[in-house]
Amino acid sequence: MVRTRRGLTERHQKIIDYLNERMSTGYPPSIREIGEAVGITSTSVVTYYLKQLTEMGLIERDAKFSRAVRLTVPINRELVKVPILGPIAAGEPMLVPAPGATYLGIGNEMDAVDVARSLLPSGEKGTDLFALKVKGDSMIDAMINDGDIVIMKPAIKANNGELVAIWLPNRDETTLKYFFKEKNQYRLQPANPTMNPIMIEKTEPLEIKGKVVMVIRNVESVAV
Amino acid sequence: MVRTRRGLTERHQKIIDYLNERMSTGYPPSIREIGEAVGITSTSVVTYYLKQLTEMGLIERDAKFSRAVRLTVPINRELVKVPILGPIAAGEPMLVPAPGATYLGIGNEMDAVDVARSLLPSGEKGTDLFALKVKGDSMIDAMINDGDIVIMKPAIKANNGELVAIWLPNRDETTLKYFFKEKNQYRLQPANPTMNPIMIEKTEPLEIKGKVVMVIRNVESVAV
DNA sequence: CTTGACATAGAACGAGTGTTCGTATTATAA
DNA sequence: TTATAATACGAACACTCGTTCTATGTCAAG
Repeated sequence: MVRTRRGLTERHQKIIDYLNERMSTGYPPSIREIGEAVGITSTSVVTYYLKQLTEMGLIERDAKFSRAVRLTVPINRELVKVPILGPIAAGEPMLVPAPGATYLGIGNEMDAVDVARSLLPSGEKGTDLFALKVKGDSMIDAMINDGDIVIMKPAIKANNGELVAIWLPNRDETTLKYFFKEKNQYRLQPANPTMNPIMIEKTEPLEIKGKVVMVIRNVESVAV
Repeated sequence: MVRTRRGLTERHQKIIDYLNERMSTGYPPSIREIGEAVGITSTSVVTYYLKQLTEMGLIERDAKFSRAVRLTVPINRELVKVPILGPIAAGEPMLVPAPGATYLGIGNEMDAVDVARSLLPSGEKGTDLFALKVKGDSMIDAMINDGDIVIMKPAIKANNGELVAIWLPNRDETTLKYFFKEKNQYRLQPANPTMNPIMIEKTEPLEIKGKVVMVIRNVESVAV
């Protein structure tokens, strides 16, 4: 009988999950412990599945050594690598990720910023976040400095009160503002409470590109 | 012969270092591997030292299982836990850590913010950093919002151009400003380039409390 | 109905591995 | 000088552990 299905079976997935779970103990399981956890009574069947997982590139083993099994790319519980797509400045259309792009398993070759998961909103997986680096003083009304890193989620719509990145094609301008829908127009409210909002007629083109999740500022001395 | 010395010997330290080093392989070493790495030829001597490290609380072992040795508090290579001492607001003296305090091995009971090491300046160990949470709109001249988290290093002096936290007792005010020494006075320059500096006579009391290293802003919707 | 691929199982084996025991050396305290 | 504790060592042993081998079951394709 030829099984046409490829990929992970339930048994494979249970083994992967158990290896993940065991990371908190500080040492990997033995072949027998994997078998006990997953419901396989024979060490040769465990070895059979580990061989397949190795061939799929999901785990690595050092032959003959005890407990020498590890996930090829351990799930990083504590950090999310958010790709930095490039700069953001007021006078330029802003960069957004390709639709559907995710950045699981980002390598070191892409510019990225590490964000502790504990800083993200509860439930946020972080796989669709992206970052832009602010260039120039044009975002000071958003309380954002030259050099700050803005972390966003892609979006084309916003709810009232959300801080969003907006491209205004008629003004050739990218801006970060709190967004409000009013009767006949949109109100774009600066984060700086001493500054006045921009009112945009609903007939004027306005493209929401992303929602701001977080801003990170590395503070350096200013030149003297 | 009674050795009065307590604490780690060179052999202990080498074992700790080797356990750290082995973390990148994905599975701990065996007793024999530890012996080979550290220059101990007998498995019973390795066990002798592991017993002492266990008694000192530096490692944990699960008896009888292979490779069941782990550091009690693994060095976290990726994250620094920075304690949040409390709020910072303009009208209040600011909180600073007790002199000499470090926060190695912070537990979960203290409020803290996780910062990726890759975001810190090169060479920064992070053990003396502390964080304060901004309360109110009084820091907007520093481009810092209500709710932002300001991460600092304790300091009582500053170089020109550094962003520092300053307590002005005569004005009953904490402020965050770029600091410059001038001929007869100090210039405290807001981060917002459209705002004017404060000039402080050198006869007026001015206390530098810390240097700002980083600012983190979690962006939430504003109330509607 | 037969065949072959896939999956499952247990037993045996040898190597890996941790513990225990007996012995030796060194150095300090009594 | 002697006694004791700390440190060091190797051998032996028992257990853990991974691999290999053989056997069996299931099921789709031919």
